[in-house]
Order: sequence, then C-alpha cells, then structure tokens
Amino acid sequence: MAAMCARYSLARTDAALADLFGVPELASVPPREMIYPTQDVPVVVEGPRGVRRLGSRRWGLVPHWADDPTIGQKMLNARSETVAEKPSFRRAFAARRCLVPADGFFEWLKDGKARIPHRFARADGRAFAFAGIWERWGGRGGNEAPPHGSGAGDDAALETVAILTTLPNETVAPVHDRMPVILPETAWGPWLDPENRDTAALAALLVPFAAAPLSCMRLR
DNA sequence: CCAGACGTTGTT
DNA sequence: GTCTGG
DNA sequence: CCAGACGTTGTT
DNA sequence: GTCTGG
Repeated sequence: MAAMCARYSLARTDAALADLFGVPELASVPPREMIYPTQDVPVVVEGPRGVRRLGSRRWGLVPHWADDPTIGQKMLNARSETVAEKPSFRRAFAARRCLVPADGFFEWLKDGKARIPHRFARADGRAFAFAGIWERWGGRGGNEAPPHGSGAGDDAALETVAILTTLPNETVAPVHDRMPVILPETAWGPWLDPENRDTAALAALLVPFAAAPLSCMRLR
C-alpha cells in the first residue's frame, strides 16, 4: 500500500539545523537516514517574543484527553483539509504549530503486490521543513504549560508531534496520492507565530510544495 | 441519549 | 474533552 | 443522528 | 409528525 509520510530522513548535524533555522543548537540531534514513528524527532518551535528554538518531540501525537498514550502510534499524520476541526488536532493546530526539519521523505509505490520505496529530496540537497503540530500529554502542569519542553513544572509530560499531509505535487503523484506539507521559508513565520489566529491564512499555507525543487529517486 | 471513538491509509 | 454512530 | 416506534394488558 | 432507543 502506498505509503504516507511514515518515514523520513534527517542526516543533518545539529549545527547545520541551527544554522538553517536560525536557532540555538540542541544538545544532540543524531543524524538519521531513516526516522520512524514513535522516535523522538527535532522540531522548531516559537515562543512568546518570536524566539525560535530547537526542541524534541515524539512522533505520533497524543491528544491531551487521551487515557492511553499508545493512541499516538496512529496519529502520525494530520490531514490539512481537516486538521482545524478534528477533536484530536484542532487545539494543537490553533496553538502549537511547529516545523519538522527533514532532508528527505519516503513513499512506497504500489506495484501489484510489490511495494517499491522512493525517496524524495530537494534536488539541491538542502534540508526543508514539514508543517507539524504538537501536543503535551500528562505531566504535572496540565496541558497549558509554555510551549517549550524541558521547562519547569511539567514532570513526566509527554510531548508529541504529527506531520501534516496534503495532495501530492507532480513529482510525488506518480508514486502516491498524499504527501507531507513542506513549508517554503516564507511560510515559516506565519506558521510558527503562536499569536497567529488567522486560521484561513494558516490553512492557505497547507498546500503541495512546488514540484520543481523536488527530486525523486526510486530505491531498490 | 449513551457508548465508543477520537487517525491515516502507514514497513521497525 | 468532544463528536459520532447506533 | 437516524431508524423505528408510536399501545395496553381489553369479550367482535 | 414526533419521540425514543441505540
């Protein structure tokens, strides 16, 4: 079956990410050629005064009301078409948007019984950013703590993230009918701004990335 | 009205 | 916590 | 929200 | 047509 954004890569050093996103370095972001759901992944979040930071979130969003955090295992992606309304996602969409740095993502082409992996990346090799939303679950401070983890007052809180999806562009369409939302640099500001309540403007950012800058490599 | 879901389409 | 399905 | 009931306990 | 049960 066709894949979705259930695998991506980030083989960048922490320093390179810090440079690309203009944020202080995190302690350690190990380069990875293949990132899986439930792993901790780096994200870029923005605080009150426009201060951006690298953070870490578990991939697979656990809604604030969840009784059992294993529900996050199936919340890898959020459809951009419905993310503003879905009970599981709308709070995160309204208040906790982030960027998820990547330098490639994988989709599987269904060919009869076979599934052939493809890797998509920027032709120029640069890293890019998925649109993400994140949530905080459990811990001591409830769910309304400040947007930077590892801060004070949220012992044992689990911070999780989901990657938004949209229709495929012309590069991806031959392989799969969905693709992750990749935000161009011009969209990073409005997407990250926690004060941005213009949901129509936000939704307008969630469109297929331009086809031309993306390359597709058939693997195997 | 209550019970059950709450998501996407996904290869650890 | 809120919506949906029955 | 939709499907299904919607009545009584009775000699035409 | 409206209420109830699920």
